[in-house]
Amino acid sequence: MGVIRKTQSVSLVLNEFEKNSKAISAIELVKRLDDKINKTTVYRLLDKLEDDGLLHYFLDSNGVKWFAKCKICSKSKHHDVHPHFQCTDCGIVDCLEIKITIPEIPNRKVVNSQILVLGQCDLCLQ
Amino acid sequence: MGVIRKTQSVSLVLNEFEKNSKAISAIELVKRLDDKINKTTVYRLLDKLEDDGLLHYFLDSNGVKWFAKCKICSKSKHHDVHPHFQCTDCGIVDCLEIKITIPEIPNRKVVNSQILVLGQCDLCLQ
DNA sequence: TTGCAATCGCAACTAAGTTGCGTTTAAATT
DNA sequence: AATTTAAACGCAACTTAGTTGCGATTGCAA
Repeated sequence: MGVIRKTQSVSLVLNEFEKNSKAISAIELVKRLDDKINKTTVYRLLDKLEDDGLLHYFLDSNGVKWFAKCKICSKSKHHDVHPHFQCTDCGIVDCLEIKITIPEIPNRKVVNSQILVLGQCDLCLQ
Repeated sequence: MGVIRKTQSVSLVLNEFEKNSKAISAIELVKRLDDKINKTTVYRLLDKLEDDGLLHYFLDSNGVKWFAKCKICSKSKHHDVHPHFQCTDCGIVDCLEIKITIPEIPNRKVVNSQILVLGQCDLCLQ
């Protein structure tokens, strides 16, 4: 798969992610674009953009799917397997530019890890 | 809330977790007990047992809810905030008895973290 | 400008989990 | 042991995120 045509829907979706660097949940995006794009299309586009390496996704503590812009992903593979942060007060979600190393585990081969850090963001701390 | 009565349903659910030390997804548990307990009851019991500190739960990479026995949880608080492991080959999920430290993050207060490690389990490595 | 595969919208569907409510039951009380 | 009653239960209907099938539309290359 992958995005082939530069349709209006693609622009609308990508535009939402250009506004700022925060992540957006699929649910929220569907709502925001409700009067412009059908929800089926939104979900399909998110899948494609993720496939193309323009977006990456992850789940928050409620199992809700969030998407964010990729910074160093290629078309073939997501390179930026980084932790994500969710503010327990205001709910914003974004990417953490830190590396957390998973130690070796006896008798298992660690391939990947998904880390969600919960706490308070800079705005909510003030 | 909390488990008050020792009903047959409670025994049946807890019995599933006694069989071995692996985690069980809510979906799987509902299926296993389908002919004995109504799914509504299973979900309600899982909530209560979690509330009581007998079980804890977490989400896997698909957002599916898994439950496992607590080892050092009290009624008031889950103490064992540990990482969990899911085998990408056979799908088993269990608790990791290791501690992964989250570094300080500038301008944020880290309260909690949820870590899912993906890879191959001992059986699938052979 | 024409052809057509990619894209889209719509309606219907799937599946995990929840809610409301009337019935059953554990277990304390008499 | 019988009575009582709130906790626990089963059932049906509902909610909601996400998916599927399919016919209509559209980007874009020839």
